[in-house]
Amino acid sequence: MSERPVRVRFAPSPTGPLHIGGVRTALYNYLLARKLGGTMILRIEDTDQNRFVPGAEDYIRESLEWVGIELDESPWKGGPHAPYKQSERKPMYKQYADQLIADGHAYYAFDTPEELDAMRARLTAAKVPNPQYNSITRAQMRNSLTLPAEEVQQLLEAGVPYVIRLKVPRKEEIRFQDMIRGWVVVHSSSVDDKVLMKSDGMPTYHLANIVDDHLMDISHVIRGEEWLPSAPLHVLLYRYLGWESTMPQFAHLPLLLKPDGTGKLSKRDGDRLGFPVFALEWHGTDAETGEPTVSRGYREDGYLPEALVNFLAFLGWNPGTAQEIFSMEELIQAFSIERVSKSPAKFDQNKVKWFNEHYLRAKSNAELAPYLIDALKEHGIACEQARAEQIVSVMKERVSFPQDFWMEARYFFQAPTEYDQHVVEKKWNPQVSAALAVYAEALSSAAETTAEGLKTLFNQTMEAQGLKPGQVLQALRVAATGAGAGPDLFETLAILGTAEVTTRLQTAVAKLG
RNA sequence: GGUCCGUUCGUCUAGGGGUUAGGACAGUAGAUUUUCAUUCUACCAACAGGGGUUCGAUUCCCCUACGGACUACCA
Repeated sequence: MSERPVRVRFAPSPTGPLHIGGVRTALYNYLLARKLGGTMILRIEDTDQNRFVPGAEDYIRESLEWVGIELDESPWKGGPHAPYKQSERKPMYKQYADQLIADGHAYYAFDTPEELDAMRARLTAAKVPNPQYNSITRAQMRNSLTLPAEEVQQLLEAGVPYVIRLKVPRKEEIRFQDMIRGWVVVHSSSVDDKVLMKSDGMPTYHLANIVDDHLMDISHVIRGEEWLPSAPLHVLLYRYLGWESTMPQFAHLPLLLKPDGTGKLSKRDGDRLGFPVFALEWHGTDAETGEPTVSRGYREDGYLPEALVNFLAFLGWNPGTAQEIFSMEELIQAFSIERVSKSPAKFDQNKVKWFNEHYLRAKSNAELAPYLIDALKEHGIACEQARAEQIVSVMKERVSFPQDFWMEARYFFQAPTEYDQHVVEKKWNPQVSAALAVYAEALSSAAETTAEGLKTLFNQTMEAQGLKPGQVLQALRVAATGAGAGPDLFETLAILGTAEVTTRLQTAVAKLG
């Protein structure tokens, strides 16, 4: 349709932490921008000062940085269309509202909140199908369409609070093409006379959004499906402002649903369902009690950003091939709006976990070692990189999250204080105990300290005792690690070191008899 | 209530007028691993219902049902 440069924007409100639905919206915008060589813009939509939450802006920034979404223009980075915060753009909006009034597409309304409530109550009582401020009801309200011009002038001059409303036509079909849903047609009679300018002088979302998208030369508006019902209003705004020829293309993304079925994923679901709904941990306050609250984040829960991104990309989109694992670069190559699905997606915890395990195992030991080292540091244990790499190497096939390394591998650093009871009951007996004592003895003077060497020594020792290795192996593991399961036993012993193993075996023999 | 959007295995989805309706996650079973995990193999499992159109519909159309979003001087 047009050759104009691709410019997309992600436009969150700083009303709290950004949840993963928002992250996905940002991601799709980003993928499209990069795919088409366009520009990715972030604009903060903070026209409602009442809902402003301190820290939310930084949180959004940090979230996007963590998942690897780069912004070409933003409040922090600036850009040719600065400022990128609507509160700082406040003076820009009024003129467009005035223009709409001058052109007869908007009007002043002086109704008080009480009057509006009364009107809605009256309409509801009369069983009017859509009780709203519209082409019919505005005739009964106090606005510049019903009041004499002099009175309107007086009211304005007297400083009586007013809003500016869009004058939506009575009978008109409003249609637009959505890149995901095709033609969407809505009759103007179901659209209400939305407030454009609030009585505090701030624009509402609708006006600010259209003005900014136009001024910032946005080519594609990719947002959640919750915006679909107000899209016709936006189309009207573009038309009345005279910007229809450069109206962006719309794409309304399917919603992310709660895993248990009903309703869109919300900020509270994480706590209830036991998985994070935020990219990063969020420290907030409870709206009712004022108590501090903590909401889990993917980052803090041990998810790797590439796993989250891969998972999120596949919630509502797929490449049409069997490939499931995609780096950001590959996503950019493969992405297209046409392949975004229409139907909403339920969040699947198992799948994210699977992605995480995949990406974790794909990492090198050198990359993974710091996770273990850091966790050890928290427990006051020092560990060298080389040793951490050894441990991580035998452990990474069996963990889902980096923090599991510590949980699963602590016996490398702390001698067992108790022994897996089940195994002890089944495998431990005087004969086994005696055999392990002999092995401990042999170990203390062993020349060979590789896993292979320790294994050979073990087999020889057991044979000399008249035992099959299989009869003692489990007991050996429990004696050395306390655990009933773990990675290859002799690898484990080799990492532990013969001296340590000797001590542990002797301790176990003494304790378990 | 009204407007709009949607509906393929439990979940994410592919597909498309004639297919054994494919893949992935989960689940189950088996193999490997002396353990657990990994890995491998197999299995389980879906076109919401009813009408059309058609030689033929899961695919196209309509209706119903169900689900969802929206319905603020919030975004």
